[in-house]
Amino acid sequence: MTITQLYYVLAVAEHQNFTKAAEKCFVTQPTLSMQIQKLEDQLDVQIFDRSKKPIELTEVGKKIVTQARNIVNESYRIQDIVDQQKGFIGGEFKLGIIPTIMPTLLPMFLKTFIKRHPKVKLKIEELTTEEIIARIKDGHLDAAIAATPLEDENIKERVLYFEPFVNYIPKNHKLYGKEKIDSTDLEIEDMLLLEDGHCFRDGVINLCKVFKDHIDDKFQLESGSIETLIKLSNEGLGMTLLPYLHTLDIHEKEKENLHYFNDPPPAREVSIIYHKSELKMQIIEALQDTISGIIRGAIAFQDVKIISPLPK
Amino acid sequence: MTITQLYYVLAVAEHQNFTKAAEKCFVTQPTLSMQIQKLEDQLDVQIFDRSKKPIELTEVGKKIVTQARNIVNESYRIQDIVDQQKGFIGGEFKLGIIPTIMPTLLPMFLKTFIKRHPKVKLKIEELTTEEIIARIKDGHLDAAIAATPLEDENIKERVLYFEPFVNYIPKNHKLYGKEKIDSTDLEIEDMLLLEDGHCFRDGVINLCKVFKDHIDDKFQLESGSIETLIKLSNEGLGMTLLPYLHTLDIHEKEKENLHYFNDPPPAREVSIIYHKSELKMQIIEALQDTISGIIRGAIAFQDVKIISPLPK
DNA sequence: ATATTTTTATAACCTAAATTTATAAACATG
DNA sequence: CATGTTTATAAATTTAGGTTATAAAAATAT
Repeated sequence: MTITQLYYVLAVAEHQNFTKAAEKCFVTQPTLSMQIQKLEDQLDVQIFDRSKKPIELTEVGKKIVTQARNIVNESYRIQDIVDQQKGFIGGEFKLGIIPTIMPTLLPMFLKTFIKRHPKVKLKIEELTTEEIIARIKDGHLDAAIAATPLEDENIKERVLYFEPFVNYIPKNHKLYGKEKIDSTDLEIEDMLLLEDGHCFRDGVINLCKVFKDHIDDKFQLESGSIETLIKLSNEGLGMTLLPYLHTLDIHEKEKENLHYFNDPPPAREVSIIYHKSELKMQIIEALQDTISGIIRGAIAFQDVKIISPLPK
Repeated sequence: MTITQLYYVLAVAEHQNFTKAAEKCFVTQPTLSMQIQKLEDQLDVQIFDRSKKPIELTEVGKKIVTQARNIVNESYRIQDIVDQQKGFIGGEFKLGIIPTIMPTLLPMFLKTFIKRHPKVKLKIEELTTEEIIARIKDGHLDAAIAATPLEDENIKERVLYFEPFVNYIPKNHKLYGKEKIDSTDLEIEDMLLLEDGHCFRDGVINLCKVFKDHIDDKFQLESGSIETLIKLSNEGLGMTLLPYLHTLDIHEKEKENLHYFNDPPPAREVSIIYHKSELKMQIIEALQDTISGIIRGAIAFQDVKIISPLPK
């Protein structure tokens, strides 16, 4: 069994056609036929059902393809390791970003980064913290941007910036009259929260110092996006908290509803996180440099009180 | 880059010696020299520092080895998928067993297992829990039988049985007169223990609720086998604890020294443990079935109090 | 149906790569 | 400095991967 054979299997599985797959692999069709037959002989199992047109995978074939993809992808990482050693900044890079950071941060740094490092092919995916941690561990993500600290010994963190929370309080709310808010003013009962699974939700709950168990039944009003939260709040359904960067591009009229915290404001720590193996570290550092440089101009709070993003 | 080349790299990295590594791979030494050189040329990087004696990995080399191990292990899974599909239970299987389980459990299930699954080539090794965990993680063991729970997120456990502790109290001992022993009766000071590194030792220490640090100086009398422990105890050097299965085949005369615990008796949890990747799962399940079936007739305690095998 | 095109398998051949044997060079050790 | 050990190199051999040519099978068009 060779990596090449597995690669051929992937190509045929994808194109469902030996001839087209051969072209994609830059070899002739008999090469694929023979190599795949050889692999099937060695394993003594049919990977493809050639009676079906177009060709289909057998049941075992599907499992083999999944594993073959794994192996082929992992083999690419050997070259990545060498690139890193040589300080070569390029190649594919898979970055995860949590939903409450994505829409505000990405537009700020993406253009600058791809201009500065044109050889890097960024693939960005929006994922929850939980998904991000799993994918960093299994190697499907090279790095991610998330709220920290995560206290996971397999994952390293480099702080990019601290982002204070800002109160968004609609006019009918009892706290609206108060200019500056103290964290002790907050009551979890009339706070709009993101749906379960978002670490920003957990951060807010931690800020209110309520155990997660206690609030579950009291709250059904939950949303997946901060934009929706603002709209629900405008409808008088309660106050909410916004990450600072989100307050920069809300409508003029809605800005009247922003109430800042007393110093030091509660804040979330936003970091670039990656596997402790430090694969593709040169690209991670390039991202860190670009983002930190840009954020330095946008956020200028001195002292903040960091809130944990972890549940409970 | 081929899987074979990566496998050669792993062998040299492990043995720190081309000649020995070549033997383990069943090829000649020049094969390794040339293939590894070729890989180094293609990647344009040194994997090994040949100036050091014995040979060492370079910094990149270490990272490459980690990834190579990944790839080679994942490649084994292809054959595993085929075996599972065919319901084939066979091939080499490396099983580790801790010393305090080996002599009693192995004779009970080995004959039945090899009769039931003649195509499996079992390679059994006696190892401490610590060694077992390391070897399951680096792929040198397929599974092991040990006291659990281990609380290691890379290792999965399936409980085989609960084995109560039984007091072995020589005639001169102050507790000899007591028919049934309570765990609060135990005093670590006159208890004979296995030498350091055995999880059964740690289990007993946990049962006596003493911190490990406190007893180190008080005790030099330590043995590596339970047989020796019994003999030392007969000499009047103190009482000891035996795992239940060990009490089944001691001499008639010595059985008088056995004193059972009050219900529920303290017990160790014995499990078959394996890597979370679940390679060769069909053989693991075959082992589990055989052992559980046999033990069901030998141990019939209802309620037990499980003692942790972990130190401290 | 039959011819034509498309697709996969097989055969013969070629080339490149993996491996072996033999040997040289480098290194450590007594 | 001689000796044993270890790694590298060279030449020869075997094996594996690849190509071209072609046959067989299947799908499509006539």
